[in-house]
Amino acid sequence: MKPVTLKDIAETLGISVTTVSKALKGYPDVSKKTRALVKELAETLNYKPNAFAVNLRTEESKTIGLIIPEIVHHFFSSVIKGIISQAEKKGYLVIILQSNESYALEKKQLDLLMNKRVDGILISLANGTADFKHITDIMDQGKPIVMFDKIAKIIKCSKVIIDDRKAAYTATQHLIDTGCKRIAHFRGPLLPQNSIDRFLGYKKALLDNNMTYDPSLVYIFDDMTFEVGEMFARKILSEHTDVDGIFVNTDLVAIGAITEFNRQDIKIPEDISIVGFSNWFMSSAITPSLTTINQPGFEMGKMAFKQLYKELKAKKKKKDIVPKIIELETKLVKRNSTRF
Amino acid sequence: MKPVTLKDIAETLGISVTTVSKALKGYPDVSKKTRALVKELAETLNYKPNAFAVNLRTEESKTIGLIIPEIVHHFFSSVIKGIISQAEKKGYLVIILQSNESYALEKKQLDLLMNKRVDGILISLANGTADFKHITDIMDQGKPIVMFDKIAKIIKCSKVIIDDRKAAYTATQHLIDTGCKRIAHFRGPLLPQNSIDRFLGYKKALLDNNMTYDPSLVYIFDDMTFEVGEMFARKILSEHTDVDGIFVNTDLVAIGAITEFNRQDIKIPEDISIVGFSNWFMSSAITPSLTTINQPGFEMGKMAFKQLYKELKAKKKKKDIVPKIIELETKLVKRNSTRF
DNA sequence: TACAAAATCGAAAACGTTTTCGGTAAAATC
DNA sequence: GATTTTACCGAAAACGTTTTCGATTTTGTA
Repeated sequence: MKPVTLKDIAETLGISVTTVSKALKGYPDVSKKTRALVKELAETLNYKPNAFAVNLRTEESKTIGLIIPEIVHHFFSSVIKGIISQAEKKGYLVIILQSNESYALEKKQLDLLMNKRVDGILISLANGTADFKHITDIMDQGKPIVMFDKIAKIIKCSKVIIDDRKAAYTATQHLIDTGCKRIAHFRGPLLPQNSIDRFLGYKKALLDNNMTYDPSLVYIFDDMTFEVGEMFARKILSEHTDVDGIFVNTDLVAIGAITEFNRQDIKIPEDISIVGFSNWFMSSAITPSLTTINQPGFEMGKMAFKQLYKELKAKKKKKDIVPKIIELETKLVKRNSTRF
Repeated sequence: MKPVTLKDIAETLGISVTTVSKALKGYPDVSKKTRALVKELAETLNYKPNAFAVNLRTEESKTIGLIIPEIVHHFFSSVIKGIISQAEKKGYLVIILQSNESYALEKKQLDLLMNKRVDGILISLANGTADFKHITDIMDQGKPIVMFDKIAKIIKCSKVIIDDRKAAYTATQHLIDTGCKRIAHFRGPLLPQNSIDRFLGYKKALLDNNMTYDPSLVYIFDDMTFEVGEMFARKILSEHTDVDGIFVNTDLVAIGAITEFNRQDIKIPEDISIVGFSNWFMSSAITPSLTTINQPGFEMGKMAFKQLYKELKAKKKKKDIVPKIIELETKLVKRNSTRF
C-alpha cells in the first residue's frame, strides 16, 4: 500500500527514472510516444510526486508563513482570508501563527517558520515589538518578507498599509463638520505605528481647524476590548462633561463606549458623536449604528500575498527585490453615531 | 552564506556525519566528550536541521491540515485559535484552507493537503457535502482525520461536537418557560447535521410541552447572513402575527432579526422573545443583548487537535486508532432578548 | 597476559526527486 | 557512403538527514 513513485513507473515501463521525471515535466528531449505512455500510467496509478523529496531537491516548499497578533478578530480574519485565497491561486499554502501581541512570541514564531523553511513570510507586528533585529535577520538571509497593517517604518521591506493618519484626519474632520466643538480621542497602545498615526491625524485635524489640542482628552488603552470602551465612556462622563465628540481608535472599543452611553441615557449623536475605526461587521448592527473608517482587510491580505509572490519570483530569477509600499484606500462610512 | 549542515560540523570536528547526528539526538553510543563538542559547535554555528531532509527521511512533516467552511466567522476563528495554540505546544504547525461551504472545493483542498503530505487532518464539513468518499479515502490510506462541529454521523472517524439537539431543546424550553406560546424557528440549510439536530431539538421541546408543531413556523435559509435575519423578521410579522418567540439557528441571523424588529418598534422580549445560537461576541453588545447558547469554539479546537495528536502517536506505534466521539458542554446564556 | 565485554565510531544505504552531461541511434546533409 | 545534425535516453550526482550494522578500540575480568 506504499504510494507510487517514479521508480515504480519506470520499472513497469522498462525505462529509467530520469525519463519518467522528464516526461511528466514536459521536457523536450523525450519522444511523444514515451511521454504519452508515462503520463497515462501515472494517471492510472494515480501518481503524486512526493512533496518531501521535491522540497529537498528544489529547496522550496511552496508554503509561506503568516504571523498575526490575534486570530479572533474581524479585521485580521479578513486579512487571513484574503491571503489564503490569493495564495491558493498561485499554488501556495499558508501556515498561520499567532504572536498574541507579544514580542517574545513573535520572535519565537518567526524562528519556527524559518526552521520549517517556508518560502516567504507575511507579518503584522505585535504591539510589544520595538526591536526589529529578528526581522532584519530574516531579510539578511534573503528570505522575502512583507509586512501589513502593523508595520515598522524603519524596516526596508515591502509593506501593505493604509494611510492611518489621513483616515484619522478624515474621521476627526467629520466630527468637526457635523458640529462637534470638543473632541476626545481613545487611542491604542503607545508603540504601534498605526496607533501613533491615528493620533497624529486626530491632532492635525484639530489644529487645522483652529481648535485647541488638549492632551487630557486623549485616553490611552493597551487592550482593545469592549470593557475598556465602557470604562472610558464612564471616565469621560465624570472628567469632561463638555466633550461632544469622540474619535475612537478601533470599533470594538467604540462599541463598548456606545453601550455604556446607552446605559446612561446619553444621546448619540446628539449629546456625544462617535467615530470608530475598522468597520467591523458589528458596527452596522449596533444601535445607533457606528460611523467608522472602512479598513479593507480582505484586499490587504490579497495585496500582501501578491507582493510576496512577486518577490518570491524575483528571488528565483536571482534578481534583487526592491521594497515597495502599497497604500490601500480607506473610506469614511457615515452612519448614525454622528450627526448629518 | 549557505545554511550549516551536519557535514559542516563533521568536517570541522574531523568526525563522521553519523556521529554528529547521533550526538545531537542523544544516542547512547557516542561518548560524553564528543557529544559535548558537537553540541557546542552546533550551538555556535547556529545549526538548524534541514526540515526538508528530515521530512523526507522520517516521512512526517509535523504539520497538519485544517479545512473550515469559512474563516471570517467568530466561532470558526475561535476554533482555529484553539487548534493552533494546542498544536504549537506539541510542535506542530497548521496549514489552513477554506471550503467556502462548497463540496467541490472541500474535495480539492483535501487533495492539496494529501499531496503536501500533512501528518493529519482536521475538518469541519461544508454545507454542500453529502457524499463522503473523499473522507473515507483518506481514512483508508491510514491518515488520521478528525471532524469537528459540522460532522457526518455515518463516518467512523473521531469527532468533537456539541449536543446540538439538547442545546436547541434547552433554548426552546427556555422560551416556553418564560411564557412563549407560539414559537417559530429560523433554521439553517437542510443538509448539515447540526442544522438538522437543532431543528429536532426545537421540535421535541414543543411536543414534550404539549404544544403543536407547525411546519409553517420553520423558516429555512441557506445563507446565514444578517440580511436573512432582517428578511425573516419581516416575513414573520406579515405571515404570523401571533408568534411570540423565535429560536434562531445562529446568532448572526438572530441579530439581523433583532435589528429589523427594533426598526419596526416591535418590543423584545415583550412582544417577541428571541434565542440565538453560538454566543458570538456581538451578542452581548447589541440592544437588547441576545439570549443564546454558548458554543465553546476555542475548547473545541483544542480538543480536536488533542484527539488528532493521540491518533498521530498511535499511528507511529503502529497501533490501531479507535475513533472517539468527544462531546463538549454547551450553556444557555440568559440575556435581555428573553423574559425573566 | 589473554580474552570477553563494553564503549565508541563510521560506512553505507535509504528516502524520491531533479538536472547535468554524455552517449547512442536515427535522420539529414553533402 | 561518409559525416554532421538532431532526437532520444539514462547514469549518476546531489539535496541533508536517519539508522542499521559491522568494525575498532577501550575497559574489565580471569
